[in-house]
Amino acid sequence: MSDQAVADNLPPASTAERILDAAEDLFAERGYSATSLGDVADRVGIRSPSLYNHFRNKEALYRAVMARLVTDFSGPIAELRAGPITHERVLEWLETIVRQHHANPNLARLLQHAALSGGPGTSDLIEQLFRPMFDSSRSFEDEPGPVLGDAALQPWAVMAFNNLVMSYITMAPMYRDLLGQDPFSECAMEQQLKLVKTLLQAVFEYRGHHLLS
Amino acid sequence: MSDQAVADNLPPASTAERILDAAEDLFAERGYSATSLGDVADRVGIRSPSLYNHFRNKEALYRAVMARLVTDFSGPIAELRAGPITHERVLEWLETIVRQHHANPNLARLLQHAALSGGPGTSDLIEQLFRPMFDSSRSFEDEPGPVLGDAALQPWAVMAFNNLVMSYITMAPMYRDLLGQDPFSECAMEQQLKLVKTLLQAVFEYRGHHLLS
DNA sequence: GAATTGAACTAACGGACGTTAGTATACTCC
DNA sequence: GGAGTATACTAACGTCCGTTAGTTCAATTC
Repeated sequence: MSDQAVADNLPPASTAERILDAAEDLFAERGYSATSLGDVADRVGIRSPSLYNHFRNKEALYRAVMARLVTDFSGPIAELRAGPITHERVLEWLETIVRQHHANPNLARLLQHAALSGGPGTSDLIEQLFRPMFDSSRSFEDEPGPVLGDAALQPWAVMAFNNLVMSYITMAPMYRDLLGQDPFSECAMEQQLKLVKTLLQAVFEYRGHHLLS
Repeated sequence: MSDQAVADNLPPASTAERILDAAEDLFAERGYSATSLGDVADRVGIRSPSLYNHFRNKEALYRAVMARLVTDFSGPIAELRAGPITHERVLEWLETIVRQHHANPNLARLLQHAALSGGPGTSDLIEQLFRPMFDSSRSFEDEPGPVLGDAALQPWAVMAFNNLVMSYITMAPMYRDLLGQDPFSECAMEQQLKLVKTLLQAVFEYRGHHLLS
């Protein structure tokens, strides 16, 4: 039983779960092809051939890691889509995903690796996570015109706010070096949350689109 | 002489330059450790040991790629810092870097790999590219108070707009799948440019910071 | 024209990789 | 208590990797 499990009074994690945990961290840090099964096994405390008692091969392990992350992260957008799209509920959604990515940075990292380098199941991953944000062309119920004064810009804006949240995670070393504080500390996260919410608020209130061509 | 050079009436690229070109593309796509010298050599059309006639080893090649990218991309921020910081000049800087990253997506990709996985010289790369945005605490000369109503938020906002520009590049496959168009086409780039400029404009005009805690 | 240099090549090394085969051990079920 | 299953192990394979050594050939220099 792991120390973590003892401290938290959790049931001991199965070997398969411990493999998934280790593999998630390593795939997220290094990407698919740069992660070796030997390193995964080392982290779990077993030999690499023993991994094959739990997963068919490296690709199956990777897909299992992705599947678990997708289920973990599919809640907030489903919840938003279950009700009316209002400024307030979108702000709540934004806050939720900021906190969620902060609590587990691995999805953002793994997805960024996949977007850069590909790997098994990359397009499925993208579809499952982000299609729900686009496939129905719903717009704000409490807003008269299109956001930012241009309806065509709305999908771009959705992507942009997602990228804003995720790139804070994937660029965390930059924040550490340049801002001189731990980007995963509680107060740094509150700063980031304040920033993205303020930005979204600024977009909601923006009516000066005539100033740009 | 390459076909490209003939068509453009350029002098033939030296072998070292062709190696740098190939290595830049591959390091940007796959990251440092997932890129093999064999693949670089294949792309250039030589055998991998021949690379050692031009670069001491893999790490030296990688550092040379980074150095060339840094010099290519250090112009705009230096130009901005050479004059007064005004809304208009920051908007121009934003437009410049959007176009620059669009013209060569490799810096954003390589930097994202470095931020995720590390690699030789990562902290130097970050320092050289981004320190100029922070080391002098200059603020807007045409703005009375702090942007977004909170001076502490300004470095976060600078990082955020950078990430916005770069994550459009590093997340390009997502844009292709979800928005159904080539993210590097001219018109997609104009859309992205319009979005980030509008966002910055919205920030400049935002005065409703009292609405958030 | 001989000597030097630069840049390509082949061959080979030691190590790490994903994967398979075969084996040993401990728990579960009748 | 014996059979069966689950899960760990060691040993080994073929492949790819970065790198070194040594060779060849063409261009440059004296």
